Amino acid sequence: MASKDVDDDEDFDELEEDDSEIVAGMGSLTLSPDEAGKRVTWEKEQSKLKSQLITVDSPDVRSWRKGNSLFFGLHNIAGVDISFVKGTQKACAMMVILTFPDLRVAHISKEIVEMTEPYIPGFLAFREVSFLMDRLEEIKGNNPHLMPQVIMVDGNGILHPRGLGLASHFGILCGIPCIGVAKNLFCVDGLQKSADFKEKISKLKKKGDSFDLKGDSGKLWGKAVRTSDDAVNPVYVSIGHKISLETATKLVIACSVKRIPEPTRKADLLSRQELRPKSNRKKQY
DNA sequence: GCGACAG
DNA sequence: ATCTTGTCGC
Repeated sequence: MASKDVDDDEDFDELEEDDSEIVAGMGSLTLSPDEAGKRVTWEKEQSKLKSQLITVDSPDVRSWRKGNSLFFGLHNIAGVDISFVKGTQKACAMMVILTFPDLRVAHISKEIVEMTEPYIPGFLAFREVSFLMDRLEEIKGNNPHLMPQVIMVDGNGILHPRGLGLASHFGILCGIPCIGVAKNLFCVDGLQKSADFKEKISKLKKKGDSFDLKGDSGKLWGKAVRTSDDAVNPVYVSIGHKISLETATKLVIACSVKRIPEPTRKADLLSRQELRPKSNRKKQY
């Protein structure tokens, strides 16, 4: 390609700087070549794990039932979350154990960590799951009697581009039933925050109201759930692992006081508090 | 081609 | 995720 087509009027762009940060159109935002490479590996990993996914109530979950009570044998729920310090890699990984049904904090397992992997939509688990596993192992080693019967995760389960969000990924790795609870809708399979979608949300009038998140393919990805009479915005519940969408939804509602169900809400509050100077801390509960 | 994108 | 004060309501 020569360059002497002089007289092409204007003096156009010579603007080709070092784009070490390539703008990839691989279905994501700006990715470096390094990150683009990880995706290939990570997608394979998600595919392998997905083959082990269980989307119905496991024997453990079914054993909680007694008579008309769906959660009679449930006494221990965990909530996990990771908070960060603004422009750093420093973060606090948190797993809180709550009693059920009273929802009191029974135990806290936390650790200040350095995040190494980047956040890439669709690959959140590769950034956070190892730190969550560490919290669980810590509890198993030091307080085995507090091991959670089910875990609520801040993020999606199967409501994910490849059907394997953080809640599912974590559930498969640890073997404990997990539920995905996201604050924002991950638009997959045609799901979108359209006017029609907002219309459905406006029809959720009270705590416990919900509607199915069914994609263009007909697949049921999860449910939009109003978790409080006060909170207009719903949360998006999806199967993580070893629990059905119906049971997961009922449990999320049973654990909700504010918009975010208590397990993940406490995990979020406490992990953030941990990253703040002691002097500026207030009682979160 | 353009816009969107859990935490 | 995080950046941030006031403000409306019980």
